[in-house]
This record gives sequence, C-alpha cells and structure tokens, in this order.
Amino acid sequence: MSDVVDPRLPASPEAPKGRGKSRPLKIAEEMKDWIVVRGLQPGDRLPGERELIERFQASKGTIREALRVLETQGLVRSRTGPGGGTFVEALSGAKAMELLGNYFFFQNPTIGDIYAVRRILEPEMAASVAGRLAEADFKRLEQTMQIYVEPPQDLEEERRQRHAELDFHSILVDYCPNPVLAFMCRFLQSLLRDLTVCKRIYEEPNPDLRESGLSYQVRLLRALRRQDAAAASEIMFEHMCTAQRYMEEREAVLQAKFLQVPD
Amino acid sequence: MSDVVDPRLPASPEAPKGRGKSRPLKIAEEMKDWIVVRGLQPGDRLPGERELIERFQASKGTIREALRVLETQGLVRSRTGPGGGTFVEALSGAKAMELLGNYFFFQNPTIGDIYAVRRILEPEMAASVAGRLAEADFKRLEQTMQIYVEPPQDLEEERRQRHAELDFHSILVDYCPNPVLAFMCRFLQSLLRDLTVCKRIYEEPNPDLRESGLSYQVRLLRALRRQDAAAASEIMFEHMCTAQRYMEEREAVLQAKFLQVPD
DNA sequence: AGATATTTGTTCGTATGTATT
DNA sequence: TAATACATACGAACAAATATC
Repeated sequence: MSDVVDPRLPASPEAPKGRGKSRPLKIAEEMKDWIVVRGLQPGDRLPGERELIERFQASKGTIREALRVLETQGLVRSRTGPGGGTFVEALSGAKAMELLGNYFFFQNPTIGDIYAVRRILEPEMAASVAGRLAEADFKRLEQTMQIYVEPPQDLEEERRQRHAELDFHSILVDYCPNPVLAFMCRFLQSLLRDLTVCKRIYEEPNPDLRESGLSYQVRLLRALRRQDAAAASEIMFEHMCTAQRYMEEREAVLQAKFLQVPD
Repeated sequence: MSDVVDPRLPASPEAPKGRGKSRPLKIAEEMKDWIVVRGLQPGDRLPGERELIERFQASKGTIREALRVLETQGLVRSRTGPGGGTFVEALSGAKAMELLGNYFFFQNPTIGDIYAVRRILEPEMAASVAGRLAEADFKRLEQTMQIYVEPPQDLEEERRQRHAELDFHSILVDYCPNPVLAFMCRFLQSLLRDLTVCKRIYEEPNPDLRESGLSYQVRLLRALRRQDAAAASEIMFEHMCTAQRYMEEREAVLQAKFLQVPD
C-alpha cells in the first residue's frame, strides 16, 4: 500500500518527521549553513575534499554525496584539475524551473489552471515593462514576430511559430524589473511548453490562434511605445483570455477524440 | 525535446567524453527517464543497489550519488531493512518551495516585489475558494483568528500573532482548487516568512497591522459565507494593498535605523 | 524477546582522468 | 614530456537499520 500524498495537503509549518535524513543530506545542510555564515559569494571556492573530510568528519564518499546534493540544488559546481575544486554558484533560473517542474509533473495542472494565473500575471508583467524598452528592444520583439507574420506552410513551421509566440513573451519578461514576477511568468511559459496536452495542440494547425495573437501583440507594442502601462495591461489581459478560451476548447476536442479511441 | 533514452546499457566501459555533467548526474538523469518510461508511480519500488549497479554499469558509490541526487530533488526516498529499498515519491510542496527558495536567496527580492505579485494572486485565490467552504472550514479559520483578536501582551505573543495571520492565508489556500495558484500563493507566504527584513518587522509591535488585518479578514469571511467571489477578491485586494504600504513603510524605517547605526 | 536475513549506509585504499605548470 | 594537484571512480569490507520468524 502506498501512502497517497494529498496534493492539496499544505506545507505545514511543523514537519511531522524531523528525523529520517541520511547523513549526506545533513552534511549538505551543514555545508550550506557554513557557506552562508562565511558569506561566500558565487565564484568563491570551497575547501578541497580532504579538508572537507576533516572539517565535517565524514569519509570521502559521504562528502562527495553531500557535494552532489548541493550541485543538484544548483548551489555549487565542481571542476577537475589544478585550481579546480568546488565553487559556489548562483542557482540559475533555468535550473530552478527544472526543479519546480518536477513538482508540477505530479500535480498535473490543467490548461485552465495555468491560464487562470497567467491571465493575471502577464498583464502585470506587461505593465511593468512599459517605459523600460529602448528602440533596439522593440526591434528585437518585432523580429521575433516576423517568424509568424505569415501563415505556416507546414506542421513543422506551425510548431516553430507557436514557440516563437512564447518567445515573444519570454523576451518581454527580460525587461521586467520584478524578479518574482519575472520568474513566475517564465515558469508558466515553460509549463505550457512542457504540458503534453499543449504539445499536442501545438502540433495541429491553429490559424485563429496565430492571427489573434499577432494582432494583440501589435497593439501591445503600440501601447508600450507610447509607454501606456494601463493599456498594455489591458491588451495583455484580453490576449490571455482569448488564448485561454482557445486552448481549453482545443483541449476539450482532443480529449473527446482520446475518449472515443481509448487505445 | 528529450530523446527517449534506451533504458538499458548506458555507458561504454570508457566514456571518453567528460564534457559538462559528471557521471552520477548523468546516471540520475537516466534513472529518471527509466522511471518515467516504466510509468512508475509514487510508492513503487526501484531495484536494489546491486541491481542498479548491474543495470547502469557503475560502482556502488556512483549509484548512491545518483540516488542522492534524485532524493534531493524529492523524487525518491530510501529506507533500510528488509522490504526496504528506494521508492518513488511525489515531490512535496514544502520541498519544492525549499528548492525554489534557494533561487530567490540570490535574487533577493524586495518586499515590494513580493507584494506586487501577492497583491494580484491572493485576491484570485480568495475568489477561487468562494463556495468551497463548509461550516467546519469557517470554524477553522475563525479559530485561527482568535489568536490575534486581542492585542498582544508581549513581543513573543506579537510574533505568534504575525505567524497566525500568515497561517490564515495558508489555511485559505488549502481550499484553492487550482494547484498552480495555490503553490504560488503559499510560496510567496513562505518568502515573506523567510525574508530577514520581514522577520525584523515582525519582531516589533505592529498594532495597526493587526487591527486592519483583522477587520479585513472579518469582512472576507462574511463575503465567503455568502459565496460572493467578487467581493472576496475585492476585499483581499484592499487588504494586500494596505499590508504592502505598511510593510514598505516599516522597511524604510528599519533601513533608516540601520544606516544610522551601521554596526 | 531474540536471532536472523535483507537492504541501505559508511568507510577506506587505490586507481584513473584532467587540466595546469 | 613530466610533475603536480585536484576531482572522479571503483570495490571490498564493515556498520546500522528494520522487517520476519
């Protein structure tokens, strides 16, 4: 029998089990504290393995496991050779999203769940970049739009266009000054990219989606050029609502198809 | 994007390519793919160490490092003893937040950054729970509010009250049907809990914060009782704006103090 | 309760790979 | 080319935990 983990169950403030951690995990914690206490910054070097063995009173294998733990958390990076060693690293956004993606792999959110959040975050993001774009930045955005200004010739181009549309949003986020908002917008985009349902939808022709998306983005850029944050937010909101309706409709169609031909 | 990895026989005896990832990291990836391909669910057991050594052609130490990687990612859990072994696990929300917290440790967002997002997510969350609360759930929320219905007698009670206020939001999220929205709301709450600036603010008396928070929450519960999602959203928005203003003001005061007495 | 079997957890000695000098 | 300093990898032996009988 498997303890079913209730997805809704919260991260309760008090962990039910404080015990049960293996030694390498505990040593990894100690190392993390040690790094923080010493105020080590990204780029700084940790002591060599032998010294770590001394300091944390554990064997080479255990130390190595602990280092690997920190490495998968994206906090350190090891290099071989002289002058090599283990170095503190700032966790990259990409890595953070990868780790977080594992969580939603089991949660398996619906398209509606994602868009419900995206619908309110993306407008806020759009508003936050108003007045922060130089002419070169507008050029960059328009260049991306060029990829899907014409209807696609085949399914491969169709797929490339869908991705370019997501790229448009991703580029926009580059200029968002709020790191929390930026991360969350980007993460939702990556969730959409990875969702199998979305992949299936993107594999089919979506002429309406392309056309409406394009028109929204043109309007959005106009609003941003005149540094009108409120308008940008409003336009993005409409865009998201339209996209959500479209995606959910397609999802329903695909599910109906799947139910009709169950294997 | 990710090619399907042949489940068996990964590495040739001598892998002349050491580019980038270390071997344990690569083996961890292979294991993950192997788990996905076999459709293993949380609770399912992985082969024992000896068999893994056979299957992935690596030494015990390397296999253990790979397992540790998956363990820190929250994907597996190992137990000793007969009937023990390594088991697939669903990444818990708490663990996911911990991992994600490492990212924002370096990003170091301001209170304003966090509230800018919280201000729009919490209202959406409040609206989403309207009509989903039974009488027992209201009782639970009111019980939490009891903790700070009276002004605190000392600083310790002050701190307990601040945490109870965050708990109120956390409990509310329990009933949010959208896993993405729920996770993000909870994560922002945990970010606030951990931010050192916030800790310092919470350590001081905040009579205004308590009183205004309490009144908003009373109004919120009333709206939820009559299942008025729009009102709940509106009230929560006001609550967040007020809280943000208050926190930023306190932050400014603390910073001024800090600058005046720099050690 | 106690013995035992099973499985992970830890250690150590040694060997190999890699990059600098 | 050789010497070096460092991480990386391997395998055997031992320790600890925990079911079952």
